[in-house]
Amino acid sequence: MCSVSESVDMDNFQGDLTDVVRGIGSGHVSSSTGPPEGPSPSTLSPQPISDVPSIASCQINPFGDPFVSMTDPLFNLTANKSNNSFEVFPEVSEDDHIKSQCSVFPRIQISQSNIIHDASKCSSPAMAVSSAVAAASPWGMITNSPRNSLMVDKSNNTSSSSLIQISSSPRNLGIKKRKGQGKKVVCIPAPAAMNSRSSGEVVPSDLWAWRKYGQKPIKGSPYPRGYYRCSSSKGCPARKQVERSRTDPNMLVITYTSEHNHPWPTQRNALAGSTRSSSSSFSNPSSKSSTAIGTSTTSASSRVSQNKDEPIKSHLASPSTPPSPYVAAAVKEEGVEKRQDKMEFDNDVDDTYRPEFQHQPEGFFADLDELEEDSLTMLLSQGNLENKTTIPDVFSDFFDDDSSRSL
DNA sequence: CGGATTTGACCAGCGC
DNA sequence: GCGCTGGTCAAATCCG
Repeated sequence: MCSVSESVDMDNFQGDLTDVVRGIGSGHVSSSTGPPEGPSPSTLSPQPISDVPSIASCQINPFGDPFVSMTDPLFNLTANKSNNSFEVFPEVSEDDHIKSQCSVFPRIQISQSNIIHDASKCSSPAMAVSSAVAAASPWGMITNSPRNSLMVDKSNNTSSSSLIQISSSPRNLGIKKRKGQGKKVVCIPAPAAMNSRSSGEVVPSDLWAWRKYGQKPIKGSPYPRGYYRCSSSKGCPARKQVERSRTDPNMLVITYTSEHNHPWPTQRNALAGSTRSSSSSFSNPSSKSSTAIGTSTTSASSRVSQNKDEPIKSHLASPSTPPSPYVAAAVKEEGVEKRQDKMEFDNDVDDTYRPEFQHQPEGFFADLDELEEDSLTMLLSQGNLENKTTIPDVFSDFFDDDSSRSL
């Protein structure tokens, strides 16, 4: 997956981020392809590895766990409807990524039918939780932070290492750090450019609205770096940088900087982008817009009226149930511990910060809808739960609350 | 016409 | 202090 020979035509990749973005955001990406990136602002629970239970209880929210949604997707979890499984793409730090280690992480397929079982066999709590989470959550979710989290001791648990890759060294990623800025680096597989565009970039979509404000060639990298800022809310300091890995063009390195200072965009808001992204990307591949980050580029109008607009109806939409298609896999956070408070999602998460799932009528999210109905529903619905799978108690409440609401 | 993207210019941080 | 490089700004341009 990550192994792309150097023979790859760089020209085709250079400055091709938009394509990926649109591809993903517009749903052109196959269901098994990389998912949009998760929202950035979140961070991971500072709890130690051993403190899995707390993580589970706090962050596991198959449909709307702010933690899942808000956290950078360390794992890309996509639905593979054909075999009723989810594919988890562990993300790696750019550091690792740069070392061409992305290929080290295999695409993990989690079968709904056995994941729980596997989880039970995990030797480490972290693994168990990870598996459990993945199993319990349609979107799956495994989180970690440089300091704590689901660190997997490879020496003791080789099997887990294949599932979770955690970067341990917050080395400089080559991205200049500014004072007081915490950064999270996410490495995700970049779907091949679906829509060619001269300067298109490929940016995985997430539920936030981003607006591109710059692009620069990066020394040492054949690929330019795109700069995006959150357009969901005026004055939001959230930013993100998207660039292809210099070592593996199939991988996107997304660096999040700063946090959103506002609630998740409303569905309408997220959809927006709409003006260009949705319409153009869905129906007119040649069109210029990219709506950068995916489906969610927001038009000014939507930004202004996002709270006024009637949310687009979606069974997935729920302030408390933002089913994120992404699964946190591995986030590398540099510096800053300020986010610890937010990391502890469940504990004191500010509801206002809860992501609100934006329904995507088409493409990727549409698939998610289907996915959810096809298999997730089975997995999550109470009725099915009793017959088809076992969900840890820790998830029970969640399902009771959210599954009924969402499904 | 409004909004997003592109892209050259400018600014700031960092290393020498 | 200077130069390099990255990050941001903003005018021009594009698109629906």
